[in-house]
Amino acid sequence: MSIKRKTKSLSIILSIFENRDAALSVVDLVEELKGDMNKTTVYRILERLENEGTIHSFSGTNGLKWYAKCHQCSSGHHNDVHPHFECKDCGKVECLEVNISIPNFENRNIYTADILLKGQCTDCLS
Amino acid sequence: MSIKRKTKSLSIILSIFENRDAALSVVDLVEELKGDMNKTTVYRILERLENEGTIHSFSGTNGLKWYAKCHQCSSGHHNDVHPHFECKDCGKVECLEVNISIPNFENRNIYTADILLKGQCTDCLS
DNA sequence: AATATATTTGCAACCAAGTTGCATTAACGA
DNA sequence: TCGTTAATGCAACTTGGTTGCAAATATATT
Repeated sequence: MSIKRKTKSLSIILSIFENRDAALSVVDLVEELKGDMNKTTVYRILERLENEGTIHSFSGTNGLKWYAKCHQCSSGHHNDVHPHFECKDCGKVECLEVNISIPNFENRNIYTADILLKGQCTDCLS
Repeated sequence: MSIKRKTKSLSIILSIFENRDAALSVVDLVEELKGDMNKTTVYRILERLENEGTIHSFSGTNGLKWYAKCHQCSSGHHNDVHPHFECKDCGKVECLEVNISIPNFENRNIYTADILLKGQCTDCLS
């Protein structure tokens, strides 16, 4: 385990997640933080926060990496069975606090389930 | 719609999917077909077959693109609600012919659901 | 407060998946 | 067989993400 230091870059990223509820793509985050820190630093801090259980990552459309605040995740074990939702109109991505039930398979063990739902969000429904 | 010609490259790729039931990553396919055709051609033929409803694509770990034979898909409308399974041990990826039920959300419309399950396959369970 | 030491950061170079433009080749109908 | 047009190869490019290493910075110790 790496020792953690409360650096400036870390607090910037932390505060971004604290003030926002929707998920953030790494690409957007790197863009937003251009000027504040290097993209390598962004990637490394996100990785660290994920290991600590503060945020969790998942794949959006085209395999882009997204991160979102953890609500029920603890360090080491992420409670990953909630789906992620991506709005096809505005591009917003968010966690849905719903449990999707995955059936049991006789001849397989399922360890994780990544579920990406796409459609229209509340704002774009009108 | 593009006119379709039965070319050599096309039949090679078609026969690969006919003879195999598991899904194929584009990367593996490009590697396997090195010598037969260019990677650009592979990408283009896969795209075409997907548009025709012969195969369907989805994202695996790290956002890698995979393709699998369609069983219940028709041109234009893919019946996409079956999950894909990736074995964490041998790397095999396959379609599971099971329907995962997605709940309805009051304030959202869900159009598609991409579900990637990871675990151990039959062969790797022992 | 100054110093030592270990972690973070920036930078530049790199890697891999996937895309594009364009000239060449090959299907196929006439 | 020839002409048209789609399919292909190639090389260059784009983009998301990673790596190695030197420079900077946080923290403990004195």
